[in-house]
Amino acid sequence: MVTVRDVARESGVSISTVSRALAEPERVAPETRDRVVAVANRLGYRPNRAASGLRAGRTGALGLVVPDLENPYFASVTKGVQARARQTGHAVFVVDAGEDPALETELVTGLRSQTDGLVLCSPRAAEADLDAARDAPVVLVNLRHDGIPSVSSDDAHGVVLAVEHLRALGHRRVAYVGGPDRSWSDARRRAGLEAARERYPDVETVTVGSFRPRVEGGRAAADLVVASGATAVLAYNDLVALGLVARLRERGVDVPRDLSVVGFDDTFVATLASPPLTTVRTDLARLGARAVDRLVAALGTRRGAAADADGSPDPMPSPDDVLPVELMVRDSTTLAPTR
Amino acid sequence: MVTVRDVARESGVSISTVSRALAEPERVAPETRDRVVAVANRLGYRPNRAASGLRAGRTGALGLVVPDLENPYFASVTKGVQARARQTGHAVFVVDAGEDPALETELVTGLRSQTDGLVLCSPRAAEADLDAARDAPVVLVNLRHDGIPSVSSDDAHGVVLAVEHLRALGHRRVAYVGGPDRSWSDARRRAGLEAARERYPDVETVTVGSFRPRVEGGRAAADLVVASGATAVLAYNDLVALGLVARLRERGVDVPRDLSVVGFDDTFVATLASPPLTTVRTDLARLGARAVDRLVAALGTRRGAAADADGSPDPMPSPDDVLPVELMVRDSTTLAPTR
DNA sequence: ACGTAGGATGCAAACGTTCGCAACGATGCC
DNA sequence: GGCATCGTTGCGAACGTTTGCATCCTACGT
Repeated sequence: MVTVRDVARESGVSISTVSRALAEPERVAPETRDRVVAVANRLGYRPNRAASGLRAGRTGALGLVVPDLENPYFASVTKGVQARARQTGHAVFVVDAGEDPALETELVTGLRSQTDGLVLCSPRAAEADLDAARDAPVVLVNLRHDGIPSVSSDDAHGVVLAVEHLRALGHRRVAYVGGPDRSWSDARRRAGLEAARERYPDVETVTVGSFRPRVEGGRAAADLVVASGATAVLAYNDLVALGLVARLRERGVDVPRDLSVVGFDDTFVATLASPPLTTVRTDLARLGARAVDRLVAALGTRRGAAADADGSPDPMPSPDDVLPVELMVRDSTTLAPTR
Repeated sequence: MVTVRDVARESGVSISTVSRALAEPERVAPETRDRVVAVANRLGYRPNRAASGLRAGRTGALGLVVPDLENPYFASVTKGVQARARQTGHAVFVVDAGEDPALETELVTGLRSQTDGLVLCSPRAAEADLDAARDAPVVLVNLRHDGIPSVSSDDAHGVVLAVEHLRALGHRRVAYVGGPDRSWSDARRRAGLEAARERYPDVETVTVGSFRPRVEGGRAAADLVVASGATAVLAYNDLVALGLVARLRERGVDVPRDLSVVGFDDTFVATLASPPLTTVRTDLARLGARAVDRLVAALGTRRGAAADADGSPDPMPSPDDVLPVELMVRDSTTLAPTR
């Protein structure tokens, strides 16, 4: 292993100068810097992260906790987080909490000691456990909680857009298939439903239970939706929507002729379904990138300047940051059946 | 921050004893150990990874490089890697190389300095670049290369199974839609095709180009497949299969009546397609877990004993480890059209 | 009863880096 | 021309842990 000493000896300077030449180039004479950098490259010097982290008190690592990596939603967010983190010179520990609140808190405490900061995506943990993480730099995604910075999409507005769309198609009775109980996103969607009902009193809404945010959840919900007499249904997310469609098809209920279906998130599965899903879109990679931006900003402006030519981060937003949504109208919604 | 000194002072022993009590419990007297552990818990002591890594020469972190996190295949493998790594006391840096060979090698070199070992999943990098990583502990997934340990699924056999299945259904002309040029998996599938052709000379096979391993790739391939006159098609993976189905449907070609389609990998999208895909299944989480087992084993038996009650790792396999495949027969394949 | 083996613990050095402080030389100003 | 200032560099300590070695004590064997 080639260390800073080797570079120092080889380029005839002290190790302090080497360290500075690489970390704070402006603090060292240009020709010295060039020489040092050249030698460092020639020898293939890679700074030892552990040593630097030990002395400087930062690890250069971020942590990302998601409920389920196999869920395309979180896969996209993870991708965004990871990409932006690389631009800011951080590596990302990714952990999958398996939708398990207990495991989640355990992972968070474990991760805190080996990272500079954490991104908690759609945490399922109890709010009390969240408080425990307060002293560490944390950014929440899809969950707002007290003074902890957060990034989320404007789910409530997404629901309003969806209801608006369905109403324009003549639907007057719309079902909503709810997601995990603990999920803040689900609460936001329900709030949106409430707002829509106020704005469009002629649209009845009916809510069916709380289901796992996966395909099975949608399958389980399908029969309840049919029984509810709704002519359109808004699903917690795209996977649930797909489960709905699959089960409905088995029962001989045609989508969209007999029942219009709206998904949520516009993950890649939305377009490959048949029919392609009408869904509420958010830029998930941007959601993740934004979370990293906020986290890095919170870590102090130390490495902040390192975000050079690459991606220009969005201008820093207010403590609670809400990304816009957009309704993608595809083939799973159509005119309400005339009776 | 509570350090080993605090624990030492509080429990009336030296810091060496604290370190040992936590790391090598058998080397310290039972009552001392219990006392130390109790104090450590009470104070909420968390060992500083950077310091421990610096001194001990290992970081407790593993790296995982995948071409695309949004691809459900890699999402599943990542999940498996992550879960097993946790059991062995490691955290996992996950990086998405975006199907870009150059970025991939760059990431690998960057990751090497901050991890104990790397899992390279379906590397797209040139083999020469792979050689550069040879001195570090590396396990390859879905790529075999010289003496580097690897884990893969028996893709070639999967292809044989698929062809066998199609032949039994009366198909005599089968198309294969190839994946990325650089992909070793693609080469294995082609080898399987060759083997199948030898075993079943009455089945003609025709190969169409090399496509991106995503839905768009399948869409692009669909028309070529139709023109080829094949009555059945084997896709590089499930996403490609779904793209095929979508495009075929648009053209009025019914699946499976007019054309049978077989996917690969049995990712979760296979079941939510309509029709549900017949596909070649591998246990992807196990693939990832296995890769971690091999990597940890290669790191020496240091922490090996820490894999206690939780998951019992598979018995350690030969240098090149091949996982079995299984054909999942669903609704996208049926009897060859009679003409 | 004495010597010794071995278990339990402590001491102190290292790991590779960063950073406060000081030294040095050169430049500019009065 | 001397003194102050500033830019550039080096010295050495510190970060928190692990670990080789020394030390102490207990208990055993002869």
